[in-house]
Formats: sequence, C-alpha cells, structure tokens
Amino acid sequence: MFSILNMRLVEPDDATTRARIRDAAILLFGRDGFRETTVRAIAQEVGVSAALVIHHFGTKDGLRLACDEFIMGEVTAQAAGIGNGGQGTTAAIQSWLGEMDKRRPWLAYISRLLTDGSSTSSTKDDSSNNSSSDTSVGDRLFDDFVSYTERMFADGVADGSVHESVDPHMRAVILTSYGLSVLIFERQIGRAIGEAGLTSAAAARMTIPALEIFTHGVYTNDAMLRAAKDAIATKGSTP
Amino acid sequence: MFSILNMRLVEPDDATTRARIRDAAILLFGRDGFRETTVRAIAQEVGVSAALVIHHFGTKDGLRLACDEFIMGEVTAQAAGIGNGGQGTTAAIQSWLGEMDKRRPWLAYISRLLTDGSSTSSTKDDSSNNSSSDTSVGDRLFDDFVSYTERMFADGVADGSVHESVDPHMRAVILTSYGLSVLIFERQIGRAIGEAGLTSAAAARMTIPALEIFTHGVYTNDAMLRAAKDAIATKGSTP
DNA sequence: GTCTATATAATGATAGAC
DNA sequence: GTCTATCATTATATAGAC
Repeated sequence: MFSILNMRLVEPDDATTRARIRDAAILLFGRDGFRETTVRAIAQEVGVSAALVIHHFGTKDGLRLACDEFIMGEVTAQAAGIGNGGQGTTAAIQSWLGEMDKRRPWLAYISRLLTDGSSTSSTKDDSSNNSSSDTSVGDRLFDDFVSYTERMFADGVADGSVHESVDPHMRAVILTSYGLSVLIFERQIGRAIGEAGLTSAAAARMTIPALEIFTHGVYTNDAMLRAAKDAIATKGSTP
Repeated sequence: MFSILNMRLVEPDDATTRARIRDAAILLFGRDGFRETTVRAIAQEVGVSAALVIHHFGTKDGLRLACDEFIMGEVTAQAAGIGNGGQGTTAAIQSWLGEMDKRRPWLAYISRLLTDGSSTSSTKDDSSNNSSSDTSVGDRLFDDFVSYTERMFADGVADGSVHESVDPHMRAVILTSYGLSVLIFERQIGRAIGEAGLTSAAAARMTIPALEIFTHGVYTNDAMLRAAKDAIATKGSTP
C-alpha cells in the first residue's frame, strides 16, 4: 500500500547501445540528479563517446524524456497483492521486501522525478490539453498515486476494513505524500538505522512501526483532533 | 508536531546589501534549486553586479553555506505549543496556520536542503569529528527532527497520551519522514486541492484528515499488522 | 552507428578602476 | 563597497570522417 511501488521486472533487457545508454542515464540521473550528471559521464559509464549519446537522443533533455517515459512505463503504481490483509498478504509482503534491493536504482530515479521539477512533456498526449498548465512528469506520477490510493481506500471503506474520513480526497493526498516520503528520504532513513539507504533490511524494520500507526494511530485520545476541529471551526469568525 | 516547523520570525531584517543578497539567494535557491540558480540571477534580483555577490561571499558555494547557516539558525525545530492537546493548543494551531504563508519562502529552501544533497560543512563544529562521514546540512536537520520527535513521543508515552511502539526510534524516523513530506510535496499537495502550494488554506484542510490518521489509524482491524508480523517472523527461516 | 575534433554558449571567478 | 570588463572552465551540441 503506501510506500509500495510495484513494477514489472522488465523484459530480458535489450542490450542495444541505445538501451544501455538509457539505463546508464537512469542510474546516474537517479544517483546524482539531472543537472549534475553530464552527457560525458553517461557516455563514459557505457563506454561510448558523448557524441553518440546525442546522436541517439538528440539532446540531453531528449535523453531525460526517454528515461521518464521508460520509467513511467515500467512503474505500475499499484499495491502488489498487499491490499487489505486477506490471504496471500503475508507472502506478498515477503516477496516485496525480498525484491526491494533489485528495484533500488529505479526508485532513486523516481525520487528525482518527484523532486527535480521540470521536464514538462507528456508521453504522447499533447492532443486536447494544450492549456498553459505545466504538469510535469513527476506531477502526473503523484496524481496517479493519489487516484490509486483514493480508489483503494474507498473500497476499504465499503467493505468495512478502513475507517471513513471527513475528507477522503485529502486523506488520499496525505497518505500518498507519506508513502512517497520513504523514497525521498531513503538515505536519511537508512542512516538513522545504520543501513545504506532503503535496503530490504531497512524496509523490513519499517514495516511494523508504520503499520502500528495506520492501525492504532499514535495518540491514545482525541484531544488533538478536537482541538484542531475547534481551531478550524472558530477561524472563520475570528481571523 | 509532525509537519510543523516553528521559526523565530527574524529580527527587523537588516537591509545591508550582504543580507539582501543572502535573502535573494534563499529565495532563488529554494525556488529553482542550487545548481540551476546562477550568481548572475541572484545579482539581478538584488539589483547589483555579479562580482559583488562573489565579493561578499567568496564563492557561490560560500553563499550557499551562508544561506544554510542562516536558515539553520532561524529554524528552531520545535513543535510550537502544539504538544499534547492541552489547553492553548487550539490557539497555537490557529496561530500556526495563520503564519503559514509568511514562512513559505523559507520552507522551500528547507525542502531543497533536505533533497539536494551536497554542502557538507557544519555551522562551526569541525572540531572533533573529522571522520570521513559526509553528513550534509540536510542530514543534520533531518536528524534533529528525529531526535526531537523521539523525545516528544517518549514523553507522550510516559504521560499516557501516546501509544507505545515496538520500535520507538524507527517510529520517530517514520513520523519525521511523514511530517517533512508535506514540505517536499507542497506543490503537488496544493495542486491536488486547487491551491498554489502549501498555503494556509491548504494547511488548514490537511489538519483534520492528518489528525484522523494519527488518532484512529486508517484500518479498522489489525489484519495487515498481523500479516506483516507473520511475514517478518517467518522470513528468517524461509528466505 | 560510432568516432575525433571543434564550435558555441553559459557560468563561476578575477583584475583593477572608481 | 561597487562597478565594468575579462578570463578560464566546463558542457552541450555540431561537422564530418570512417
């Protein structure tokens, strides 16, 4: 669920030079950031000339676009089988934790996608919507997660496994934000427990405390909640 | 608490050129990122020459350092009076929401601080610790929040207002990550509800759904939690 | 497809006048 | 303190041979 990115573990990886360049770019962009990664560095990583990189993708930004599209294609923003605690959930969680390490290079890229900004182009739908709105690829990814989360929790409310909320949409936004935060802060989280980033060990250690929060909350009473409701309620009348 | 940054609202702002340059730098670094902001752009924002910027701070990185130190000094990572729902909490929440807009430029800088990496120097303690560890300013900020959160929740557990956790440290790390995520995703969160970023209106709308989560959780039963515990427990024996 | 130059532009930083 | 050149470096991108 939150914090869970499930991906198709890509086809027998085509080893064309173009693909190898793209993969190296994803690695370096994800590790160092877009602006700080040079075309030369990517070329060197693959063992080709910088000119060849440009030859294949036109410009550095074209390469970035190709990386974006590849990642967006590979990421299916869905919550594995870890839906609502039904049977198979235990196995699904184990499988997810086990394959964590495999996915890490892509996770770093996704993290950049969400925080770096820019890169406004779309996969292929410039058709109807050419209004000024500059929704970046990262924005679209975030929105997809929100939609998915909202739908899933609506189902949960329907079958009684999830509490109702006064504002289901906002709750979905918040939970999406929380879930993705472990990607953004993977280095810090890892450091805090002596691991090198979001390793499977780190992910495993996070699971129980996180589920504690989402199962029981952290507060034993609703004093905070009531105080906040009062604050909001009286705000309009007393600015 | 989580997601709550409280700052001293700075002294009558000194209007020395040096300070004005630093403020402009904070604005642009926060808005566009360190690498993408040029010395010339900062100079233009202030209305001086690029050479003067360098004259005052030595290098661009020196300027960044000055910004880091300024922000770290201004930010007191503490949870306003919004501690445990005691009296005064309502007023504290209102005050926090009201001053939200004022703080936004700094929040953007802090967001960069947490995600941009680099900038390894410390405020003034290079003394004992010159071991290879590269703890960035952002890392230190994150760690400070974790320490603060952990301490606060330990108090909460002691006075009965907060549930115990199987792993209090990890819980603090997770809650810090969640709290800071609203900074990182301020643009996306704003967009999701038709606001321009983390305005006070957006913050207000977030408050109740967030406190719902931290008061009741989202799940109505502990099926997920039990499944996860099983997954972790059997993992060692069946890899 | 792939390479070796090379053109071009932008940026951080310096020198020295005022 | 502040400015106007100016330098040196780096990075993207092009040209054209193989």
